[in-house]
Amino acid sequence: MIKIKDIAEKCGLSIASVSKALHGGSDLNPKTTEYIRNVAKEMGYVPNSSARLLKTNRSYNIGVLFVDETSSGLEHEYFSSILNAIKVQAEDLGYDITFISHHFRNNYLTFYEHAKYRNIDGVIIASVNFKDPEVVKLVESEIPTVTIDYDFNNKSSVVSDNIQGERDIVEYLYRMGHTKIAFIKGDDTSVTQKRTSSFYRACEENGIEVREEYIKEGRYHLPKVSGEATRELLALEDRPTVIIFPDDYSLLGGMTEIEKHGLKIPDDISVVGYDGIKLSRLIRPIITSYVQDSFEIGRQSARKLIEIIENPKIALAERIVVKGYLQEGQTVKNLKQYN
Amino acid sequence: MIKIKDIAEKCGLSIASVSKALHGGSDLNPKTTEYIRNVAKEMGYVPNSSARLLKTNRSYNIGVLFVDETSSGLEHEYFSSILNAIKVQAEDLGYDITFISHHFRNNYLTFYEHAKYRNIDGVIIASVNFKDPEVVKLVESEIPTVTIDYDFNNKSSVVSDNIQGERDIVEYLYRMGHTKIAFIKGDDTSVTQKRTSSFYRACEENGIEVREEYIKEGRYHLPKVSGEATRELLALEDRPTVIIFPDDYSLLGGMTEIEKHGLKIPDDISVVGYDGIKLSRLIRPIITSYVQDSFEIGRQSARKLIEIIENPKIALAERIVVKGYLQEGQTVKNLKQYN
DNA sequence: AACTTTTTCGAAAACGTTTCCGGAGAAATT
DNA sequence: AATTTCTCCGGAAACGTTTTCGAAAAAGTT
Repeated sequence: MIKIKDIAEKCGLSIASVSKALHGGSDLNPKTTEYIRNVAKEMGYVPNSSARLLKTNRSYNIGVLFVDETSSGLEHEYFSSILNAIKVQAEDLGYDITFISHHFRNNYLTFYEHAKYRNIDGVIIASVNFKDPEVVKLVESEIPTVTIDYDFNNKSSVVSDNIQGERDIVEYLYRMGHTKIAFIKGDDTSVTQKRTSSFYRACEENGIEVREEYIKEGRYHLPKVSGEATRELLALEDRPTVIIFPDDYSLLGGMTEIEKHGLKIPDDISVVGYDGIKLSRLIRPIITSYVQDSFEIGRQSARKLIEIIENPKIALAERIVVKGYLQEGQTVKNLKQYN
Repeated sequence: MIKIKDIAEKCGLSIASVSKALHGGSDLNPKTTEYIRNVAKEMGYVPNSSARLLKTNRSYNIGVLFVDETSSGLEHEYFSSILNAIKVQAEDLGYDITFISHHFRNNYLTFYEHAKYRNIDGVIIASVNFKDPEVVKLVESEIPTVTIDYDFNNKSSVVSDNIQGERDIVEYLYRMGHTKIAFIKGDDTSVTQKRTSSFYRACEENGIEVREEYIKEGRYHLPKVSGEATRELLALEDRPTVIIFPDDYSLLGGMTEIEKHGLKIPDDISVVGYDGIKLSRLIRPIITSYVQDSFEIGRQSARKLIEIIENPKIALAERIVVKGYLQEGQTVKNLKQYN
């Protein structure tokens, strides 16, 4: 690999001058700067990031912490879409992205140590157990962070508007004449807590009675669990007229169960999903779902993180809420038309 | 951040000794080694990868080149699943992964330059235009590479068994009594070429006549395009009894079209997909599809790449074929039962 | 012409490691 | 007891940059 020294020799100039020319060219005769740059390009010079980093402490590399128990977080469309957006936006701003883990060779590294080891400029955290002490330590360290769908005190975050989302769903259902609304929760996370409390509140505001037997504990992305919950709901004396699922994917488990019971969607029972995965529009019936703008979430988190990295003094902790919208499909019956 | 020098001072030893202790401890008294290690741990020492890299030229970082025209490759389940497997396997072997792009700050870098810039140990290439001169240059460089679903001469690759896959589909359909088989191709890539020629060959071997009007040009992951092709097929005088789609996702576009024509799957017409996405089993009808083992593909490519990196002399170029299997669903009618 | 200011460049230190090589002392061999 | 061989440790160079600071040359001022 050719290095600055080689260019310097070829140009008959010093290493210092070459280095300067390759940056702003400050303190150099414009002609010399141009000359050096031409020679450098001609020789196919590529800087060495490690050497540069060693001096500057800026890696132009941002970390992404994307883990869950099953190591399959990336396979969820919501997260892979976020990751893709992060990648696009970060690259656009001149940053590379590296995954943070706790492996390094044989050793175990904490997330913080790993970020330090790789001289990461900042990290985006998503799909992770935010109670994990290691995650907390990372967030509270001097390394800039942006969390997705979770807020830490005085730190920046990008969150999908779960409050509004759940409210939109409830209000939509109410407009469609539903009052017997079942709600299957996701894993016990802050997202779920927000959706749940928003659900209760929206019901209350619209004068909808919330029956405890209509509320089920569930899991994200597990069709079986949703199926199970659905079965229980269908077995009730007084069935709900609609079931809200934690996400589109797990909704399909519920759909299967409903079908097994010989019921038709939406004629016999309505269902609503969450996420708005691409497939939700392609299958029949088209799933009525609250679409999260995962691309925007990823984009904003990368943008915000880089803003913090580049303006550590000025940039203030911000909570960015990304709105979604309700996608009407064919899985919710309009009860009012038949009254 | 604490560094080797700090440890050396605390221990009253030299920098050289500390460095040695932190590695094998060769040439050091075992007791000294242990002492140093304890102090290092106690002080919370984390090595600096750049400094180390500068000396050793080994980054323990592998690049992943994952691009397509639309910058959405990551959102395809097949690729995000591969990426996930790469991540899991690489981390397990002590490597980090970084995406390769051609951005660096304001400059444009070729893929090769970018890999060099980041001192990447090797790169896995997937979902990319393999004819791109930049990709070719990267593969032919001294940097170890493994390509996915594409073969370069004398280079290692991991490929899904498209030949066998398409053959399995055809033979399955033949066993089910189908001889009027339509085939919608994907984008013009080597994968498509393999599947196409395998399709022709399998038909020939089974004495199935291939009608040219049953062969359509299509695209991967574009339900609309598949829908269009499907419409044309349905308009034919003598309709096929089954349509093979380029992938499960685009198959849904065909399904919609079939439904629009008032036809039932599989009673009126059968369909077969490719990929075996998770959703294929969750929706009704369950899609009959050839399942690609994307996790294994990712795992093998990371494993092989690291093998090459760590044994440059010994490791030989290898072509690893990962088998899939046909997942029977509910979208193919058994014509023989009704004869 | 003598001075001051400005422009333009280079020497050298520093970033945190790894590793070669040599040296001092201990142990082993004669 | 003298010599050789080991064991254990440290000095210092090197990896490729960036950046400070000073010096030389050029330009400007009296």
